[in-house]
Amino acid sequence: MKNKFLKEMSSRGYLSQCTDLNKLEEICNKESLQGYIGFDCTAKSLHVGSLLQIMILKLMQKHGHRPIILLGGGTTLIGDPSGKDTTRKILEKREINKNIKSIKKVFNKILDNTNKKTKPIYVDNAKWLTKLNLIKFLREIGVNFTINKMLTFDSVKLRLEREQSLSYMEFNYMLLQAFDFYQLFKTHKCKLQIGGSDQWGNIVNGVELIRRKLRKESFGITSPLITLASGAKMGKTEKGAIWLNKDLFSPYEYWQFWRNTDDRDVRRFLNYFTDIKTEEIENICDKEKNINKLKILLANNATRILHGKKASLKAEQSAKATFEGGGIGTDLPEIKIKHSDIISGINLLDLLSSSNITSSKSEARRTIANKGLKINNIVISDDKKILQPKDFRDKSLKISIGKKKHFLIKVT
RNA sequence: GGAGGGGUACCAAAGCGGUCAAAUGGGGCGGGCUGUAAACCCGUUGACUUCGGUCUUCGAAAGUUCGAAUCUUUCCCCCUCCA
Repeated sequence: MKNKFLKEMSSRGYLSQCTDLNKLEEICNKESLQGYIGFDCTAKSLHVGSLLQIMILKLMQKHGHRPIILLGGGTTLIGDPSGKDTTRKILEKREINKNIKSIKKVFNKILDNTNKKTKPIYVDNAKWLTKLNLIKFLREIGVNFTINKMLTFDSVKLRLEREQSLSYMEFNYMLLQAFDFYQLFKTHKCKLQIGGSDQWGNIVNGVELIRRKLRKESFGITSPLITLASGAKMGKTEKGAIWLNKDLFSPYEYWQFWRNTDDRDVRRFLNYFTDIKTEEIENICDKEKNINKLKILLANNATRILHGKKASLKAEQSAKATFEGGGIGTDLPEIKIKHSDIISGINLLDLLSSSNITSSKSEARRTIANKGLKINNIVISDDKKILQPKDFRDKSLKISIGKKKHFLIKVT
């Protein structure tokens, strides 16, 4: 492979399938492309499950191509059935617009906005999709698709095989996504669509539609589905999603997430989620025998890319203080309480549940009974404990649940 | 529209008049071992509690009964087959 962009795509493990790799390489060598990735706007933030796609956009910029970020305000109104067992919640446009605004913040942080040539373009497919006229759409676009073929796509097939219903609304999703690509091809000269491997069908449909309607060539690339060594999908854990937005998931928590990577995933993730050169990663991994050092490297880099150098350093120092020193990190999640509340003493159980450290008082009791709760590193066994001013040092106190969750209670 | 099967906790799945806050497995949480890893072992897993209990929960509502996840009726939803 001669093209630098595609070469790095491949060496980092971003490349799963391509509609025509040789042809695409030729074009990449000649011109700088516009390529798009579509993102779902069902939540206020994207989670790490989408991070790989964003890293790909970043890589495009590095090699002189311009990313187009399609925030699917229109398609989110329908809901992509790919990889979903059930119909998802249908959102209202107002809520989606709020989500779009919030999601954009992450792109602004990770991507480069300074280079005019590669500055990202944001588009919202609501702009064209909501204006479509059904009859016109069916005649112009719908004729190009056969049900016979649509039924063979995984997004549809799997649902049907699993005997789960698929509404007609969702069934149309792939046409809309194909239409998006067609639209971007016409308006932005966008020749490339990238997506997760579950998007293959949708992407191919777009390529085909462009060929049929415009007799022009376009390309599709998919990235592999990232799974953890444990077999779980990347992004959502039982505890909740690993959000990219700062207000939902703090830099400290984000750093911790990477720090806790499974041994078996570290090398792969360094390639996926940092901008360290591939050869360098190989080098470091071969030399460094202490895997924990590599995890810290991963955490630092991944956090820096999203939250900046300062935040990443702070998170690292906090982790060091908390885990290695047994002390108190300054960047721990903080819970503030009023001085007046503490003067008369505050019930520990009340504090734990009202601050959402535990989801209920029963859970707090259980944790205490299981020796899981520590205050300033001392195991608490009395679930009726009342916190008093003398328990605080420098107006603060550390509450730990288990070995990894730490909170700073601050008196204000 | 007709016939049948089904809806139980985070998920899967047992229970089919009292001993059911509901077996079992997975997941989660906590502890042990360790390296903030994996594997393994142990505990725990509705809420509130003065730790005696109290309250809410087995698709929804109404009923039978001293007593219902379990029986009856109506309704809602899902699946399979037929039209």
